[in-house]
Amino acid sequence: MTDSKHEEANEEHNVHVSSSNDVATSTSASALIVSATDKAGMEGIDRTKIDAIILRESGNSNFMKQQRKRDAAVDERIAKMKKRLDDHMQQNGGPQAWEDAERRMQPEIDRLIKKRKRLSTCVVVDMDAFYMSCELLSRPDLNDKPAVVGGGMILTSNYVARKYGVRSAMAGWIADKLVEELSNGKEKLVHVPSNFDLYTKKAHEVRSVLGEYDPKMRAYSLDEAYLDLEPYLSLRLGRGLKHEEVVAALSAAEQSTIDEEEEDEDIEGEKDDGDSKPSAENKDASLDYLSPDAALKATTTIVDEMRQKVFEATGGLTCSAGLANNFMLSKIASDLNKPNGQCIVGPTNKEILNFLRPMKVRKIGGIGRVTEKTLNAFGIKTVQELYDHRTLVQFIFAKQATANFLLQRSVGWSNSDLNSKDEEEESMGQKGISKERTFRAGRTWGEVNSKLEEIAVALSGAMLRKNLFAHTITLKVKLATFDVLSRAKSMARGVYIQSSQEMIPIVSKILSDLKKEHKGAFNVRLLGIRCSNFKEETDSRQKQLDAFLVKKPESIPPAPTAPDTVSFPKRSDVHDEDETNQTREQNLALSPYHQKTVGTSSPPVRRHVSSPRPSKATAAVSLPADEAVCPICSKVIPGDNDNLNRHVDACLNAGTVAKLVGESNKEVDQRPSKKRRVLEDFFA
DNA sequence: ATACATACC
DNA sequence: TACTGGTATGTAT
Repeated sequence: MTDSKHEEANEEHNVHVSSSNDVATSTSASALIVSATDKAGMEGIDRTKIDAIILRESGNSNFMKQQRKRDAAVDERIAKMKKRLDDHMQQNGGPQAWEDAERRMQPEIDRLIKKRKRLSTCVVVDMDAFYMSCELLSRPDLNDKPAVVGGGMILTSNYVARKYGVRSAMAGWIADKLVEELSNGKEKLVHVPSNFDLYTKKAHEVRSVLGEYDPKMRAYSLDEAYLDLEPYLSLRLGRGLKHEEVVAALSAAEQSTIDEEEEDEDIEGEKDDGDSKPSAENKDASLDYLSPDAALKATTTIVDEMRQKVFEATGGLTCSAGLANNFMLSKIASDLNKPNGQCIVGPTNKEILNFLRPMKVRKIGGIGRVTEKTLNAFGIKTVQELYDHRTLVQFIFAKQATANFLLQRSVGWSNSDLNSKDEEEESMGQKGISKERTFRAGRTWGEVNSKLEEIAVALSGAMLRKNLFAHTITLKVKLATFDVLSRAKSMARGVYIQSSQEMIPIVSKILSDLKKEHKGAFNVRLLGIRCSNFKEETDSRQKQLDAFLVKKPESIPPAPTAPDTVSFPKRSDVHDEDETNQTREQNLALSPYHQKTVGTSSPPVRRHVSSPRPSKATAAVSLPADEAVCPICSKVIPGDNDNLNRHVDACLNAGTVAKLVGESNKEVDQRPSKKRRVLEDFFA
């Protein structure tokens, strides 16, 4: 629910929503409870007991009431969809349209199947119980007590806590109750406050290993990354290079790609013996000779090595991996042998379908609780059924994009190319930025308003750091009832804002209007502000300035937070039953590769991690590593990012320049590619 | 363009 | 005693 997704995202793939059996109409309270099926360690404690406690403790909370309300709304929508479908089929053209749709889909299906990547080189790496595992490195004593990371909301739990049904996304007080009751008061749940600096540091250790295998690796969160091993494989196997040589070659190739983009010139030279100058052309060709079987074996071994290196580089953190010929499949596979395991899905259509067909549709990334429920209501629970009822699906989901997405997934097709994703996302840039804050309901109106201002200042600071100017601002309010309201306001044409001074009057007005128009108590528990519709940046000179202003030289790419679950290094062999699901777990031996590529010019690894690149034609102008220039007052600010941020906030609060910025920004520039920009004037 | 929902980690 | 936060995108109007 709020998020069974948290669990699902982790290795608890046995998690289910208890309502899923009951097609279409469950609104019962139990429908809202998510619980774990018996994983190892659950013996002795009854799952129904866990469910009962959760229900008793939280069943009457405002939160749960809201959940039930939403659940009812979903049921209502499903009912409407059914009716619409019936009506459609009653019409004259109905049945005919059905057949037409069926016929139209077939070529698309064939096309997708033909398009599959030849080898299973797409890898999803997922850290095991990441936050908790990080903590356990320095707190081994917590291994035998029930412990979690997080207070009010649990981010991750250790193995002992999971025995009591404690899992991520659970409210802290419920978790406490579970442990207390189920241990008959003998145990008490330990809460470890989250320490994101630590997790970020560990994540970078992980990424520096993964980046050796694919410099284009994408980090989706602190604990999860996507890689394509094809270039690595073609050098290691096709060219017979050693790991270190491959790493050097990949990194050189990546570097030269970047330099090309940046219109720089030669870089190569002594990176490696002139031999290893790989790059795009030879990588596709060089694996052609490799049989799928041999490739599976080799890839499995290499990913095992890679995970071993992650273990070593992090001082003992384990991860799991999934391998397949696209990322949808790898993602599912990465979950199957958690913790500390991996799973490879063979590249043939037959293997893919055997792997996928029995899966619950919920396993598919992008299908959440609601979509699952909707599909279930139409008799679709597994991927097999999703495929069998593909025509029905076309009719249920009005939006073609959605129906198409489901069709693709039902035949096991998804993106397998990190680069294309790269371009898509990168060319589009960030779409919005927001800050929100939950607090205890029942504040005075004055307090609520000052919260709002705090949020505006924080958001403004973040926008300043990223040099973003927004055309639209949205206020989000969550009431004590958990009802969520939002109101957006767009500026006049060509007007963009960034400073908190500009935001505050707008959102304050929206807030008071909302309060007026809302019937019933207006007891606020959360406020959020979102800014979107950013001003386009098209001028490359401007971009250089932006890079100068915004980029602190080696600032680490910020990664969104992510929770996790279970822990437990049990490098055991695996539940590898069915023939399609080849789980290996093997050669623990190996890895003569311990030390790294010498001077390690591995910065390129980071480039692709998460933050939007300044983009082409922009060489980041460098500053001394521990200085930055305040874009407001132009002073050089020594110290780290925090220091800069503090200064910038102070500057903003001083209000002086903010006013200036605001003024000039209000000038109308009708064309998207207008050069004039405020800050440019400051620095030109 | 706006409101609200869904999904993801 | 009290169920997160940040971002993107879909759906409906």
